[in-house]
Amino acid sequence: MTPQRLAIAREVLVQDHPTAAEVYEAVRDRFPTMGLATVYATLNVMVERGLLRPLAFESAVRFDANVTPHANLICTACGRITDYDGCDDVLRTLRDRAATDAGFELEQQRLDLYGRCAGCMAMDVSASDRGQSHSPIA
Amino acid sequence: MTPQRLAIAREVLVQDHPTAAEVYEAVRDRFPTMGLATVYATLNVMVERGLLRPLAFESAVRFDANVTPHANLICTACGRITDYDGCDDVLRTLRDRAATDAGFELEQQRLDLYGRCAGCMAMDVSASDRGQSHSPIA
DNA sequence: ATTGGTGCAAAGGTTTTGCATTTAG
DNA sequence: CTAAATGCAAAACCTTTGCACCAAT
Repeated sequence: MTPQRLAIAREVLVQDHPTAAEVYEAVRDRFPTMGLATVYATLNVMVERGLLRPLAFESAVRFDANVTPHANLICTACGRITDYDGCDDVLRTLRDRAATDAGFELEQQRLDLYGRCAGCMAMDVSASDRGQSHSPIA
Repeated sequence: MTPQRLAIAREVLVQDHPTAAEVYEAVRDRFPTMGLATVYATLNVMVERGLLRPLAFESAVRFDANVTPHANLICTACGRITDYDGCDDVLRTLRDRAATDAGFELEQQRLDLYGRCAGCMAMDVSASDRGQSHSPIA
């Protein structure tokens, strides 16, 4: 455990669901000598140890500090990714059903819900000319 | 609509959930002069027109010819991806719940179920030394 | 001393871009 | 004829690898 690793871990927790490059940019301020390769190495170690979950999107891989089963609410307008935990029972249902219907033994799942978050929907009604920030999500 | 495009479309339907490179390898036999760039261009056009859905995994982007809401059963042993349609009601539940709980207007969803398919589970009990094909999935 | 982390540069792989040529409608 | 598709090469990106150096036990 080094200061660099701590800084990287901190950024993953502080930032929403950052990419490696976003973590790199953030820690660069405090550790100007650190290279991108170190960030990748550290993130990969954390993934192997089960502390982080990599989420591949079309534009980039993002890292989720929430490794428990949950859904990701992904706003197609602002790009923000929010964890949503109100679907444990649904995920359990899927597990049972996959086993019964397809003989599939479920180990893990990923559930991404794409749409418009409450904030962006509010902006739509108040100002339709509001520039919607380009979504970082594919 | 050109013969090349037809061949590419055919491959996406015939193969499970191929990557661009896999489609390229397959059409190469009948169109030896075709380049990878053409395959990418064609696949992107099909995605824009809503005929195909890109599924980003850590190792590659795969293309799904099933654009209706469904789950993907992804075997962590053999890597096969199977569409699973037995969860329409569950997806509808999620849509309603996301709207109620988080004010989130759901437009689209992606549901990936990772685990072991029936075939690979059968192999486990019969021969534990059976070489499990390396999963093409991250 | 040995293990592991860091930093740098280079390599590998995937996807996109630019442009000239060919083809379809 | 006009617009679009193709093929090729090069570029842009993201991620990994190799290796030397440094730090910690």
